[in-house]
Amino acid sequence: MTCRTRFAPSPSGDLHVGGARTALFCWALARKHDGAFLLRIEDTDQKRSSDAASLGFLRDLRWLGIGWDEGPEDDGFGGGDHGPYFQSQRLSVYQEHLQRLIDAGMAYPAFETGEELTAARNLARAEKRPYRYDRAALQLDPADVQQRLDRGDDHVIRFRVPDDSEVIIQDEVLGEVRIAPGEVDDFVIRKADGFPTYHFAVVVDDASMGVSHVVRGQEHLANTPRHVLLQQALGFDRPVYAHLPLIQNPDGSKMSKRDKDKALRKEIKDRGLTSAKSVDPESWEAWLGDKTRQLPHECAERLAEELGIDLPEVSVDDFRRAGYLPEVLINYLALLGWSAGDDLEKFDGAFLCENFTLDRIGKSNARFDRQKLLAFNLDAIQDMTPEVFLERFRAHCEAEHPEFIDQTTPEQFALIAESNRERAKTLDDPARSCRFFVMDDEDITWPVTKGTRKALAKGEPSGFSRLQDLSGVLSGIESFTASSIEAALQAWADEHAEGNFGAAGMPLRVAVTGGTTSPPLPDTLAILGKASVLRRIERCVASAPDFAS
RNA sequence: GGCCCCAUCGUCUAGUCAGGUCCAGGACACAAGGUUUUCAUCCUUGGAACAGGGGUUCGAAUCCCCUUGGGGUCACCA
Repeated sequence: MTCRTRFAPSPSGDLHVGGARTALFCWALARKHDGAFLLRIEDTDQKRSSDAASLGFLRDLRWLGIGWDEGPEDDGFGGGDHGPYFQSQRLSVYQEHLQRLIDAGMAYPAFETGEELTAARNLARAEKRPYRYDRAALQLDPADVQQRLDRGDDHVIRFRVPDDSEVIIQDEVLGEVRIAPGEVDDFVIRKADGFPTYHFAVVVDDASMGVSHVVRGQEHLANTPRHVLLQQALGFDRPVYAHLPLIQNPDGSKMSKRDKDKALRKEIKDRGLTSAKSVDPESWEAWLGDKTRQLPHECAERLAEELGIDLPEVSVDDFRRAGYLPEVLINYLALLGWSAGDDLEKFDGAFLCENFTLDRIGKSNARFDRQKLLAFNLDAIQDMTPEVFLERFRAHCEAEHPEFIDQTTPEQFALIAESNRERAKTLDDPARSCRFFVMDDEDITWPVTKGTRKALAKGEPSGFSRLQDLSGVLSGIESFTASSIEAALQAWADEHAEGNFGAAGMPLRVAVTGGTTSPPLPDTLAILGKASVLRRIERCVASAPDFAS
């Protein structure tokens, strides 16, 4: 049997890390068995479909290095003869199979409205009994039903679940799962708008696309009996099932896009804020007044920037923009639920394709640990050659921080990269911590903090007074390179500060950066260039009165 | 609440299926010390777990049962 797996996201947004891991495992399993990995877009919810969003995760998958053999065509991936791969374009396929079910008496129309069903559900809940559809539509007079259908009344089609059918699932991860007869009620398979429901579409498509292995999150386990029953009714082969443990937040809660919203709400509450520049008052009220509401993407990001907080990354694109490496992300994701054994935890996609097996997937949920991901990212960066790091940092800046390209010469840019290579945990770190490199000399400011005060104002002689001295030393350097700067400063320190480099280093660092952290000082000064350094020192010294009090 | 799933250090896990080699190994995190002109890195050392209770067995982290805890799911969303 050839192995055919599929990843079937709904196009409701970008690729979530949980989805990414599912795609990764599907991909690896197919590769391992020289099979095919297909991508199918589950866009049967007319309210949620959008083309732009579906392209988003194609890009994310490509970025992760997860290529698909069949599916939407994009950048050389996709195609295949089991299409179309958008469910919204497969309505006739569903209709054909649906008709078979109706003809066989295994599906029937039902006319209850959504409101009526919700009321019945609420009643059941209030009476503390489980809700199941009562099959009222089966009691209707056939002539009456026909009349309503002819009249064009809104109706859904329900699947008539066979009575007394225990479902036994042989799950590759969980083992045997049994669901007692009567647990599954007559669920809807075609909506009033004529679109199939997820359950129906997924079963028909998996069968007609020849999917042999269904690998998906455990949140789908409860759906599986429905799918199995439908397969039996339609005469389809049952695919192999493997339900993956879930990925959770560090606190054990479900990892979701809403986490960003929650982070913002918490910050606002903690600080007792009543307004923000990046959100207009009307939206602000509406948003905070309704916990089920979420701030639009862009707006949320602007607010986070205004508050100076980082939003938790939950989608693949968040991690890309935060400067994580795709090969590290897939490595870390693979570890959430799968293990190679033998204490091996660093590996790449090729290794996964060689060694991935379902029997090494764990059963219990895993919490997403950003610190470990960050540590892996650091390790990967430290393993890069200077050339590779430069290229990848450049590509990251081109996409996310063009000012680092625009405001520097290629030589300066290369030096910035190199001076950060061994300390960067992400490709974004240098751009965050070294903004002073691309700021105008006239825009540097010196906030009075414990650190800056210590470096500039405290002690005898103070940093400010030493800066006057050092400015002279630096201006006398002919070739303004890191090594000659270091030599000059060390010589100065030997003469004036008992060889203590820091006596020169910290005041200079604060003077040229406005803060207390930077790459090694000689590098920092060399990158800035003599003119900038002297100008910044001059302006810094002029700010001395701010530190007087 | 019904149904279903799960349970080894704080976290991810190896070991569980084929009980003994495990007074439980690795990684991240944490703590202490060291290197370093800042930050970060780096080096050394350390603490840290088989959820609880019953069985089965010469022997259980490994098999069975119960309890407790966690999670998922109960839509004309997927």
